[in-house]
Order: sequence, then structure tokens, then C-alpha cells
Amino acid sequence: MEDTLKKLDSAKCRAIGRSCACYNLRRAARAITRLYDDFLRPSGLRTTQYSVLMAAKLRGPATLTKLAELTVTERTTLTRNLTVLERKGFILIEPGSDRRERQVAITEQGQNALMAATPLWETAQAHIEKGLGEDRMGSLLKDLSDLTALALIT
Amino acid sequence: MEDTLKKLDSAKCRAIGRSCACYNLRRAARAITRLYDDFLRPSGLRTTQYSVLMAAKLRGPATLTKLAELTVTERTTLTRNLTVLERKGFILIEPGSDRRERQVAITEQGQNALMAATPLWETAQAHIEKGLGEDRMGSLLKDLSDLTALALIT
DNA sequence: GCTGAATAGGTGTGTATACACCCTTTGGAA
DNA sequence: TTCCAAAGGGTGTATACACACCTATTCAGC
Repeated sequence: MEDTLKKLDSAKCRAIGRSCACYNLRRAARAITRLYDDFLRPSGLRTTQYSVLMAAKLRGPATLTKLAELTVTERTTLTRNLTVLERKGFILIEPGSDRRERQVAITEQGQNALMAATPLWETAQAHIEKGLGEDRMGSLLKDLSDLTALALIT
Repeated sequence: MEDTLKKLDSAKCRAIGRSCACYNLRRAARAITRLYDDFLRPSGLRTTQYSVLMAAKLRGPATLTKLAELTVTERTTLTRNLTVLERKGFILIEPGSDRRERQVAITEQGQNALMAATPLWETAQAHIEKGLGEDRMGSLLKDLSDLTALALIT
């Protein structure tokens, strides 16, 4: 009838911290991002930029909204991320035939940047794969994929 | 001797996209964060703020650097995150006996905000746990924890 | 006591993220 | 044909994140 009703007890708080999918995901993302960014630093690309460039290359010239959907990024976030890459000359954004659309395409310079960064990416990736082991890495990737899909259908 | 040496081929790019620990982690984090933030919205707290408050409660009055280490957050990032919570009256930052230090403590108001948000957090968490299943959720949390540790010792 | 390294923390800058709200273009229905 | 809803996209604002660089305090060694 007193404090227990007015505050969360410590045991419950610890349980929340240990089990929260969002907190533990974000914490891991911070740590891993720092690692990958660290390895990628000589290339001048950050992990996010590397990923966006890769998506632009693979999905070919594509509209902003399409690219945003494919990478599970807010459209307005992608707009701002693309600005950085456009300034560096790594992508080109042009109006489509539908004049509402903007087509995003990777440039020759962008391809070169990707090429130069990939050996660095491989070093970072190898570090993680070696540390976690191939099996766990595989199941982790599957879990992350399912988790992403799960969050989107809500 | 020609293009294959100057560009990454598509198969390789697809393989990189599928296997990159950082990209897949960040993508999942974006999706999950949106889900949790969505559920938490009525409380006025974002997931990050909920987590920081929880850490402040559990680790009691603690220095900035200590809290940053425990949550695997850049110290300067935590400084800015705390500013928001301080403005809302959810935490208190006071000089310690060592005059270089600043002690971070959760306030009564902060405790109440945590209490109010926790049922919302539980709904979000239940959604994920139900979708992924208890076993996979458990192994995922373990993987994320090991991954975080792995990235830090580099 | 004095001095310099180590520790605790803040600020400037730039990227990453997302929501609310806005404008333009398209396309279809009245 | 006119008009309006839907689709594509941008901007304002705020938080989240981290690196480079700075100041103040502490403390060990002299």
C-alpha cells in the first residue's frame, strides 16, 4: 500500500533493461556502428553512407520513396542522407518523367568510393564474424530480418 | 582486365548487403525504434529517454562518465540526451564532491514518468516477444550482448 | 608547495533519424 | 472539363549520435 505502488522496484527495472529488445538493439547498433565507422574511416565513408551507396547501386536508378522503402528508412531521412552523398558527387538526383519523382543514381565516383571502401568493410565484417562464429552470425541475421519485418507490419 | 576490375559486381554487392552486421543491425534498430516510440508516444517519452531514465534509476546517482560507460553511449551524446530530460524535470544533475564530476539522479517526477510509460513499454515488448517467440528472443538478446562486448574490445 | 599528466566534463560541428506540415503533379470521377 | 484525392517529395524542428578540441580539477612525483 506504500512505495511498491508508487515506484517500480529495482528487480523489475533490471528485468526490463535486460529484456528490452529496443534498448539492446540500439546499444549493439551504437557499438557496432562505431566499429565499422572506425574501419571505414580511411575511405571517407561512414557505414550509413556506404549502405546507401550500395542500395543505390543495386536498386539501380530508383525513386526516393522506393529506395527509402527498401532500406527501411524514413523518406525524409533518406533525403538528408542523400544530400551528403550528392555533395560528394557520389550520387546523382534527377527528375523523372513523372515530374513528381526524383530518380536516384550512383555515379562513377560513387562506384569508385564503394570499391575503395569494400576491403575496409571486409576487415570490420571479418572481425565480427570471427568473434561471433558463422552459425550465430547466420541466426542473428535471420533474427534481425524477421524482427524488422515484424516491426513493419504493426 | 576490364570492368570486373573497376567495379563491384552485383552478386558481390547483394552478398554484402545480406551479410553486413552493421547495416542489418541499424535497419532493425530503425524499425524497432519506430515501433517502441509509437507505443510510448502517449507517455511523452521516447525509447531512448525511457532507457536513460531507467539507467539513471538503477545505477542510482552516478557520474556522467559512469552512466555513459554502462549504457555504451558516447559521453558527449549522453550529455545532450540528459539535457532534454533535465529540462523536463526528470533528472537532476549536481556537482559532486570531486568538483570535476557531475552526479546524475532521477527525480520523483522522473520516477512517475517511468511508471506511466512502463505499461506502454510492455505492450511493445509483448508484440515483439510474441512475434519472435521466447527462444529466439532469448538467443537474440544473448547475441546482441556478445556483439556489443565484441565491438568494444577492439 | 609546484608541476605536469590524467581525469571529468563541455562545446562546435556534422551526420542520422523521424514527425508534422507543406507544395506540386497525377489521375480519376463527377 | 473541372476538381479533388492520392502520390511524390521538401522543409521546419527536435532528438540521437559521435569526433575533435577545449577547460577545469585532481593527484602523483619531485
